[in-house]
Amino acid sequence: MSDSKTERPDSASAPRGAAAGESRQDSGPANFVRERIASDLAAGLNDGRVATRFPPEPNGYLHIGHAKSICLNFGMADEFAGTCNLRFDDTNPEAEDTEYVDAIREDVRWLGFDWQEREFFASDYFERLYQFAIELIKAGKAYVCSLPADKVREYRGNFYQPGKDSPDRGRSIEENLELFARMRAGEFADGQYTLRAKIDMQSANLNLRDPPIYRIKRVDHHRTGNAWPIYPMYDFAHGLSDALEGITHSICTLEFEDHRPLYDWFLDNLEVPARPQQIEFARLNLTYTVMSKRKLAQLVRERLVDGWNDPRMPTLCGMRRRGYTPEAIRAFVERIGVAKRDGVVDVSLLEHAVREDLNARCPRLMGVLRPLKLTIENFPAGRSEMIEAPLFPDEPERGNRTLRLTRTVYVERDDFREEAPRKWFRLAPGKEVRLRYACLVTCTDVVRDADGNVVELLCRWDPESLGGKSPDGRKVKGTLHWVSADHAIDAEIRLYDRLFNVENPAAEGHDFHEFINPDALEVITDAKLEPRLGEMSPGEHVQFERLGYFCADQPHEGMTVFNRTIGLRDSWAKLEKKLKADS
RNA sequence: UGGGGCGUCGACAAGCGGUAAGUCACGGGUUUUUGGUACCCGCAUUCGCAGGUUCGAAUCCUGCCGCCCCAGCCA
Repeated sequence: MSDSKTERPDSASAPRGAAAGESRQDSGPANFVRERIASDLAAGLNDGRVATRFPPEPNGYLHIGHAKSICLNFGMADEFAGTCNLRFDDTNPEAEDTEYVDAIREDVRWLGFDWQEREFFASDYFERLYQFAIELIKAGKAYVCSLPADKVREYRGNFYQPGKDSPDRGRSIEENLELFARMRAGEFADGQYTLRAKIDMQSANLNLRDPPIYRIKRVDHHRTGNAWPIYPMYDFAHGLSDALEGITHSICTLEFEDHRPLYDWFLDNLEVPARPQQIEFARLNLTYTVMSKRKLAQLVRERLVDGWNDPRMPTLCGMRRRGYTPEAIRAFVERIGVAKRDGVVDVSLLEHAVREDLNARCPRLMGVLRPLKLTIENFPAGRSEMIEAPLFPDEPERGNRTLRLTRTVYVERDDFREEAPRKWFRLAPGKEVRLRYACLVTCTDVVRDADGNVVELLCRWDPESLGGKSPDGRKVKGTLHWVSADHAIDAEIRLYDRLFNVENPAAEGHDFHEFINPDALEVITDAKLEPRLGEMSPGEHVQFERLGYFCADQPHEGMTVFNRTIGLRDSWAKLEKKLKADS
């Protein structure tokens, strides 16, 4: 436990921000949660302690939306020298499973956060929560209700109609105690009884109309097995778990805003060891994807993707396989900020964050996705020129690898056009281009197959240009990536794109299925890569020059596999589009 | 016909009565053996609308309008 009563975030980070006086760059943009915590601290609340928690329900995998919550909760704890617990909110055994518990742990750790020994489960508190319920009954503030689900709904009323009291509302404390004990003992069938908080059936807030707090569910729990035939509801369990853990700031999403009076009611009416407060912020929405667990689970179940970790998924494990880095995700989350207005963040912000991170860390190598043979006619057949090329062109001191220039190489099919459009400075009949680090070649002829398709380019090189230099200073604007036909390795490349082709696939009045992008995955099985790429291990990041950032995956049928994380910005594509539009 | 929130550039988002930060996107340019990167420039006379208070309002008041959430024995 760190004792940091007087430690302010500013002073804590001051030594790092040497530049401008009071700047607090490293804590991210200002936000109301940080402000609240700071003012609570200033007011001397909670003995200067800050304790948060990240409370996932283990019924699905974590996604980028959770990352926002994780970064916020762990971030606030870090910043204020506090703690952040990992708590599994496992009060509904029907949907939950240890598979998810394990995956969640892995993802949080991967994102870069450490909850140390503070891993908890709401199910750890079942006995204590049960005692809290008894305390409520004894105070005349909870009762066992025999109304079936549909009747409860009916008695609850609606937005415009007040509710009606349950016929069991006046049940004696003794009888409530006995019935509740029998519920716990497993004497009743599912749904036969519920324990309800006795609050106010007239309340304008439906959550306060005697909400059920315990239901009978004779279902095995992934951790407590068959020890409990009754399980507490979220509203009851969550705030009390917070109190038991000494949480000071219970940060959750906007839809719980009108649960807050209920959250407070339990804390006010029970003898609790701490008094946490709930603070709500807007959950993350991203364009061109869906974020609800239900829809993600549906994509998996219906085999529209290859599982929770399919690189097209916005899940953390999917993004990891896609090649996203924790640093990129954290930078992204920092930039989008934290506020209460719900909106949709443009994916381009996320894409920018990955490019930025990958640009700084990736070695540059060459791979050809759609190979087109290029033969240098005036290059001797048996000759193999060794070329030292930098792995990090902007930082040559970080090392080289050797390239082999041979008479026949592969270039990208997209880099050749029989008819060069305006401003095209790649290959075309008669055009001279540079093969990166190798030499200048001029296309002299093309070879076609029986159907007239170009299957090979015939070129002549300028021997003086070895290394790619322009011997006489002549301008050669185009530089292409290439690999030696004699030395290249074969590889499978998976090209990923947005899972949906509209900004908001979850739009009302539509089924998201109609927006699934059929081209979100393209598999190329005949890519040619420079040999060094065959030595990378799964998870390694690399830039294929001029193409994008790729991440090595598990070999497939003995072949090297790379997943494309994100393409490079393509200003030619933009230019061409404009050119076409203009004409 | 109820309750709870929220409305600042195309998208996020600062702003907390003293005269609209930043990021992404977009447009233009410089450098470049990645049409990448980096760098430079431009991009809200206006803060949902209408009144009011004030020397002064995105910030305070009033009234409208719009959007989101709530009627699980889910979380």
